[in-house]
Amino acid sequence: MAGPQRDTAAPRPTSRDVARAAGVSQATVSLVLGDKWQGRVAERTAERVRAAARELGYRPNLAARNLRLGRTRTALLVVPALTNEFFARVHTGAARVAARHGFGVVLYPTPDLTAPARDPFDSARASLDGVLASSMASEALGAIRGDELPLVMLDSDPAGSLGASTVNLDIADGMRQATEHLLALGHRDLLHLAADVDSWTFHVRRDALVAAVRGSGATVRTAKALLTVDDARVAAEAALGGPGPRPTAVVCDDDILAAGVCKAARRLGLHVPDDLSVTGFDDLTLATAVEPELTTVALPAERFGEQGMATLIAVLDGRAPEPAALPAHLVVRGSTAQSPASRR
Amino acid sequence: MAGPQRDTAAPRPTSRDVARAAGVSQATVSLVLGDKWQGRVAERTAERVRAAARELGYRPNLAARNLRLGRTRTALLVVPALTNEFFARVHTGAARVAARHGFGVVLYPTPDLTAPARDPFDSARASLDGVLASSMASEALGAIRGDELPLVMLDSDPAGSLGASTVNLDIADGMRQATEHLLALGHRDLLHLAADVDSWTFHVRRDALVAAVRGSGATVRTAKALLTVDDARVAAEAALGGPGPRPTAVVCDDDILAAGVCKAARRLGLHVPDDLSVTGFDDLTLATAVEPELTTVALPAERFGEQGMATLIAVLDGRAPEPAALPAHLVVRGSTAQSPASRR
DNA sequence: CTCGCGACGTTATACGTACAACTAAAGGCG
DNA sequence: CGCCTTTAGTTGTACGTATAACGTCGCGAG
Repeated sequence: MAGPQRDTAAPRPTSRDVARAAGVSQATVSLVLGDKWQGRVAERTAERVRAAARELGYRPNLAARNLRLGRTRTALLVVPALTNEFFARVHTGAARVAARHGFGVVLYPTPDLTAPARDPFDSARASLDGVLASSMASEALGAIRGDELPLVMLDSDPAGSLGASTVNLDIADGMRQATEHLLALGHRDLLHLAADVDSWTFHVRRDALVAAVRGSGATVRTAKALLTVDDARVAAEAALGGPGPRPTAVVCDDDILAAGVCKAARRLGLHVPDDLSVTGFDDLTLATAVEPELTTVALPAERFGEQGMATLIAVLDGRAPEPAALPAHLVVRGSTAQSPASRR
Repeated sequence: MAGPQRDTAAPRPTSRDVARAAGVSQATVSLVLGDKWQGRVAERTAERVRAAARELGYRPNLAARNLRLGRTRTALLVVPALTNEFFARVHTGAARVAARHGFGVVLYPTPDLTAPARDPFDSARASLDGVLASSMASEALGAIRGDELPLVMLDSDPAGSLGASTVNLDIADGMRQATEHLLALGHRDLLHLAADVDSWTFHVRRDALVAAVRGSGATVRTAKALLTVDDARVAAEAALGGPGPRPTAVVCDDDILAAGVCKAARRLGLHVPDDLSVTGFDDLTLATAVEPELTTVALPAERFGEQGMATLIAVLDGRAPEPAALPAHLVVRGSTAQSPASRR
């Protein structure tokens, strides 16, 4: 019989409601709550306004604020997939820095390939101030034109992304470290297992690998696999079980590939690391979960995201971003050892 | 001397600009582009408007639209951490369904514990229409009061989340399957390794485990570890290396824990699965990357997210959500085998 | 006394959109 | 011809905020 205590939709209080409760005008509320009241509103009044706002549970309407100010303090993060731990970490770092500056982060692409003509710029039904994009998100990049919004690229060819600032990981140096590690262990027949052979980062890795072996007398072959444990295993079985001299070490562009290679080795009756050395990339959770633990090139993924977002915010604030390249470092674990030949 | 071809900030065209270009009023533009022009605007005119919009590269201002409509078609997803593959998958599913209904998804919490008094409701500087929250995000939940926004809970105690709809995974049944699998293999001394012993899901698993062993004569002990491979290894070494009868099987609440247990076993000189059977939960990438591959309870994480978002959208549209419990199923792989005793 | 000025607010307006309410012209019909 | 209906739009307004521009006191100086 008795109606509900609250109406089904209790309308949120507006700044006008707060004003009424505090006995001031809406403008005063805006001044006080916007921290721009120094010398314009008496302390007593300001406190009354704050109390009223607290009392009513007032929260400013972001849509109205965004409309008024013409900016949203929201950035778009473009990555291939969050299920890839590396990019989840990048997101974590980016979101942390964003929050510290009062920015929000939304993600693109929303993983629905069947949706008709998704617009990256209203990814989360929000207007955007800027874009932070990984060069790995190749399909999504087509939809993003740099002249629309301030853009910062993550790990992109500086020459190819004209106008946009870039933040890079020094994956070339990481690859150099991994390669020299293997060369020092006596390996001379290397296999390079890659996932994204079309990407810019592949060529960076590839070039670094080739440069590092130059003069050592070592040979390098390349194989390709999808970025899954299983496909990497299949590819590695094919490459390692084939005719001709078998590589003694496999350099993988991702820990997931390395895990697949380890499984392939086991199937082929090869022992890692005694018969076959394997290196990965990224130092994912995976790397220490498998046996043996993976020697891998650790990348500061979170700092990568942090630096990227910091750069984007700097751009938005009109400050000149200092270019940055984050260092990679090799973590030597149990999946690499002296080559069979050099051990004798 | 010559100015830049474009001003530094070329103001985005508004619906009024489109109207001027098409020789109509702003209202007409709104009607045409809002697909609500049937019978109100002539096809010729509509086409002219669309052409003008295309020409100018018009995009509606989301902030203005949100303000006008009083809703944003944006939902908040509350999860513990995206670096947890399970929740990354939940996000993927949720975002897919959201996109299909023209909704966006923003994430909370932004991982910055140092930020002062973050407001969950302006997580991404956007107003929100609803909240989809995992019960695992315990700290964040404190900030969320169900009476503020429509709320759908993921995997929560139906009794504890009054008012809010819930979508659940049938983890109890998953646990039952795993336990019966181990019992059928002759195991009678089980160890239950858990991460979140304070959570509701822990108790569900625990109760299901206890119920499944009832009458079998089997015993169950419980150990606790952080959700990392390394901490699980340490905890398992302590539990398996201690005095008294050693468990012959370990039931883990997460694949990450299971991987740690496998490593502990190796250190203790135990062979998995011959000396020790191990089961995991979630069927992560990890599960098939380790040796042996993990027997694990696979959860439909993406469908979980999909169903959760579908339910939230149903609530927002005023439709009665059909309650759902998604099935779990055991995937038997190489980490479980006959107990040593029963093999003799 | 009155002018000016700092302190303390207020009034008015614009942001860009969606839609209710209105208008204007053209056709239909007896 | 007068009146209603349909078609094809337009005018006007509100969403909630931030801020520019404008009062209005009280008080000390000239």
